[in-house]
Amino acid sequence: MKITEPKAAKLSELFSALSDTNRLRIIAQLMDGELPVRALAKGLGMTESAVSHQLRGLRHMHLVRARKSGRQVFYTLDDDHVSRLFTLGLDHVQHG
Amino acid sequence: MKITEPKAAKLSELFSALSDTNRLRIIAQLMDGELPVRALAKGLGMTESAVSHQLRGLRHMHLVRARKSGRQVFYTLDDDHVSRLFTLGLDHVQHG
DNA sequence: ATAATATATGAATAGTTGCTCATATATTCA
DNA sequence: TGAATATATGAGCAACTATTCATATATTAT
Repeated sequence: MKITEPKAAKLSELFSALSDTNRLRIIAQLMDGELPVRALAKGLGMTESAVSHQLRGLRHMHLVRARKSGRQVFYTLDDDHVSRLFTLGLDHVQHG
Repeated sequence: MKITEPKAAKLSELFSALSDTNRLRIIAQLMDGELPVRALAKGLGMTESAVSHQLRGLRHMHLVRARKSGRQVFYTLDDDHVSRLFTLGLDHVQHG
């Protein structure tokens, strides 16, 4: 298969976004529905700052989407590609 | 969704393996069939050493498989999860 | 046996990443 | 308005990554 340089670059950015334990745990939490930063941070034992930094990257890669409500920002998975990639990856590591 | 720490760790290793442009280009090449290190290196404009280093990581994550024949080592994709992850990822970055 | 070829590996280094800490912005409440 | 709450962001630093270069191992050819 042939892949152009810019596509390979985009693709590597996507997988990079999924290449960190904490980001994956954020995504796992969001699979059950939207959550604000604070709840994510609490659920993961991370600081809100660290979570916010990570969400920025995930947002930038269109893996999560933000919805502001009052002073909270609720995050959800952006589209179903995300959970499909997640579960397909999980398949691989489980029946490895 | 709940994910255990060790599973998140394994999953992040998998996606890390896919998070580099050159590794993705190696995988793309191998989608058409097996190739020895030298051919991969030539096709990608990388040194054989760099390719060999990368293949080591891909092998370790069970993304590629090696078959030795004479003094060459032919590499193939290990299983179909690999190309499925690759194409699912491409879907995401294309209709982004 | 010696040379040539194909691949692998270790050390060193330059570049990248993810965290913390301090601070900024935005919204609600008193 | 001023204090409190929720999130975002920039700088700085420690840890990790991918390459290069030198060298090692393995196989084939002369």
